Amino acid sequence: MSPAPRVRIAPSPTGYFHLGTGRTALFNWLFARQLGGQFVLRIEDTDTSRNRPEHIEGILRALEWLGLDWDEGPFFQSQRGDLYTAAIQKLIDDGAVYACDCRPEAIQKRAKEAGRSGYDGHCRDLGKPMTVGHLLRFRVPPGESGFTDLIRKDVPSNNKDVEDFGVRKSNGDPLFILANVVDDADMRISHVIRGADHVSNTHKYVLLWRALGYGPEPVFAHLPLINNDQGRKLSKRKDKVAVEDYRDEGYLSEALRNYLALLGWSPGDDREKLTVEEMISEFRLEDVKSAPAKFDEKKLSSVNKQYILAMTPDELVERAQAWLRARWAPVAAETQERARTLAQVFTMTEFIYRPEPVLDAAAWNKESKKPGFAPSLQAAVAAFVEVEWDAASIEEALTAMAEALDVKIRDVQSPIRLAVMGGPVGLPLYQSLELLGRDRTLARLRVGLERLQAGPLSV
RNA sequence: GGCCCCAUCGUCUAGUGGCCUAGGACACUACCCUCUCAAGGUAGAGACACGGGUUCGAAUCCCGUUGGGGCUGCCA
Repeated sequence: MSPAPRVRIAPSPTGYFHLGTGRTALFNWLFARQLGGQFVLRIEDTDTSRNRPEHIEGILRALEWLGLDWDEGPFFQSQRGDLYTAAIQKLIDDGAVYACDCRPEAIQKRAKEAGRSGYDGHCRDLGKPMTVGHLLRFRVPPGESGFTDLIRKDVPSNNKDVEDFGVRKSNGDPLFILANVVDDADMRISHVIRGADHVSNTHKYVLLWRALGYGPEPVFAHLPLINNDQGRKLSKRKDKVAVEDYRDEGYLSEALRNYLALLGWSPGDDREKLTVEEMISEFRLEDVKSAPAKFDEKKLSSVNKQYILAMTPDELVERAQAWLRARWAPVAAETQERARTLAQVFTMTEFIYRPEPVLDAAAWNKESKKPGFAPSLQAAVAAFVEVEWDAASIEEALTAMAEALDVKIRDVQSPIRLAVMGGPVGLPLYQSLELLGRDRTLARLRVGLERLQAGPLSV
């Protein structure tokens, strides 16, 4: 009997927890739980320029919400620099890497002219100094870099199709692939279960693994991608990809988890509503399909409905209450100053937890006739795409907007308030927008602009 | 362009050579139930991308074509 597996989920703190990451985490977790293995959480935050500490909290909460508890970690790559430095030093000592200072444009140009992809090894034998200031590239040896994949059978590869990839940035920081391999070795990861978008990285991974002398490689499993209804990969801009968005809209974590499990996997019969226990005992990596799946929110909502239906009324009250509490607790103090009754507490905060704001038709008709209305909304859309998303920055942006449009700040505020919050009065705008989030705010502003075309509303 | 991958109803899937006149679920249509809406019930429409093989027999195996996707960053 093989030893208990060690698997990991290695998200990077980019600001939200991707649905695909959620599914990857789930499959890793199911695999570990079934076989009594360990599920390790590692935060891949080597990119110091993008690193945002506050985003880490989001990762932990999303994982907890989905009920995926980890056994070790969170580990942070940003705190493990010595390991990477040592590994890079070994590569340098072994002559496995070389320095490169080609410009990206030049690399692309040469690749295009040569009719191939990636880097062409231009600096391979130029003996440039391997000091900080130069990118360090791995000298891909001749041979094969195939690997075992539990889902897409064995993946072959000829090294001539693998470019000399970078392992250390010119600023001295390790690159993803290096840190990834070093950590998997250090954490004794036995199975690398990740998205299919990583297959080409995996060839580089095994090459690096061997060069570092780590012994037997892990087994790989590349999960099919989750695509949007266009069949393209889910995009942050166009699609709702964050796990927390679904949570905030009132999907139950067990329903989302159940639905995600069924994307690429099935228990082999007609059952669709599965308990975690059933998933744990029946899940098989080998049964995961290798074809990508489209994410269908209609189906998700149907699964969600099934879970709601299965509750007792008391349970439903509990769950709905907890959900609501989490939604409006952040504005509780602001609400307190304004609400005269408990009922008002809810009407004042509706804009947060409803999918659409409840529009005050009379106020809308009155305000939207003003000439500054549409320009304000348009300017807000333009400004909000760029701005840092916190109350102070939003205030700053609106002040600048008002100046640019040469109007008072309240004249740009009220169209925005109406479009986003639904009415002319209510909680302070900047905090409300911050809380609502950039995406939902922008969506509502755009809806508002469309609604203008339709003319006055019936009161 | 280069490298790689994928291919069953609109969508998620069952199916691993005969049990398939291809099953389920979502969505859709009709009817029943019903104060509305849900929920539930019944019925319906709806797929093996195409072309060649292999085989007594192919959704299942092989080849090609077509279509789709991923990767192609000093991001991860």
